[in-house]
Amino acid sequence: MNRRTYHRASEAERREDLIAATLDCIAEFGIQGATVRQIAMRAGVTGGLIRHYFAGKDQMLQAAYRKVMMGMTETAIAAAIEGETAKSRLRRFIIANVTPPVTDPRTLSLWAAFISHIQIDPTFAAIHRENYLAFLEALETLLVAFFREENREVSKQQCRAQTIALSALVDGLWLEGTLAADLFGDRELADNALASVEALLRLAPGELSAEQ
Amino acid sequence: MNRRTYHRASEAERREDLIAATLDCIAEFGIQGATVRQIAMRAGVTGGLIRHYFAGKDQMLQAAYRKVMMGMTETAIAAAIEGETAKSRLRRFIIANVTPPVTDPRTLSLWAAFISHIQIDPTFAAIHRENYLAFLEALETLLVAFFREENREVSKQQCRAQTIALSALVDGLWLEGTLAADLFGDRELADNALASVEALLRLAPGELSAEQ
DNA sequence: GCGGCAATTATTCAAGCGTATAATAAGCCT
DNA sequence: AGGCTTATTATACGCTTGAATAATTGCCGC
Repeated sequence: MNRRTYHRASEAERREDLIAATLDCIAEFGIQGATVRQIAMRAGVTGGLIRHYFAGKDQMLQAAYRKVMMGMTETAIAAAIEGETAKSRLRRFIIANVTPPVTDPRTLSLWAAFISHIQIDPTFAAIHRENYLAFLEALETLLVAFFREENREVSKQQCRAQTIALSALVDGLWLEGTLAADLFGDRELADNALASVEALLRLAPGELSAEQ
Repeated sequence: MNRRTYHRASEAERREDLIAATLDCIAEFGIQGATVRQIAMRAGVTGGLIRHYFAGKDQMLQAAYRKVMMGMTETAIAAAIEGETAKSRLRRFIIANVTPPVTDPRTLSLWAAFISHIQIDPTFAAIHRENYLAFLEALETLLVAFFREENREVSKQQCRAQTIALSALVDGLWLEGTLAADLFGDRELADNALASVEALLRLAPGELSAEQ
């Protein structure tokens, strides 16, 4: 019998490949089209292998969800820490969230597909909650540092409220900018984001957006 | 042969029932669980009938998407026109978008499920675009009327930019408030929304949120 | 009250689904 | 170099899927 030749990969490598293939299939065919066979084909293996690395299809989907969300948050945080001042870090964080690769139709499709499962499967809800809180905390940390740098006194409640508003604005612009990218010019969205954050924080226009 | 008795309904009535059943199934089981048979059972008919009213399952899904989006936008617009002044109408529109029944887990699940198909099926993209533009236009109309009422001169570009920012904020708060409803107090989200809109429009604190 | 139209049901079909199990070969260890 | 482990393939199973077709029956107009 002619069996196809194959390569024995490490567990980490295979899982990575399978997760990547899962995301490819969801983005391309929707969550209904992300079948075990399609995913396996995309990963260059046969279907049975999936059950060797994951307890079932659902567990693989959950791992894929974690991967997407980690990627998004970490990209924004990575962009932020490049800044030298707290103001610059906040600025970079905002911009990163409304700029590729975060604003990417594929990423948005994946995000939406998983969001739609939050009310169905508690595991997905937990993954979302975890990442939402992490995002909120990252943003609040940047915000507090910025206020301190500016010698501005802000109550804890007000800080939290502003973090939530900023988060909402950023998420909303991310959505709009990704779903209607053709309606916005190159820097239009980032400029709008910075101007809006200035307004939300009651800063003077240009205080945040002006490069150094 | 014992066939089940049935009721011959009008076309409008049947389509409505089938669409409602479709949304029920998507919300409850996810888009993968919204099968022809499940939907038919939920609607109290047999599967074959679906193909009598829709060219196929996809067309029914599209009709269902239209229904969801119409419901969301119209709820907010309906709340707005109850206001007596432009300021009150803007205020009511904002609040409606971050308050039940718009902030509803079921609605969000449905919305997300359809959003995830935008990149796959151009028909879904068209439905989204149409409703997004309608929402934007409704918001911009309210905003322009408010500026006029306040005798405030705002350039066309600035008005558009602020509409987009407001839209982003509202959408983002809608997302947060629905996905993490347990983290927010009863009026916390609406209060935050109003305060944030005040800030975005560079109004004095309380100018919009104060009743009357 | 009954004839006929068409809305609805019932049944069938091929394809594809996720999973389980057994056979196989890749490649490390000695 | 050759045996052993186990990652991987191959195949089969029972169900479910969306769609097509044929049979039926509710009900409107006469």
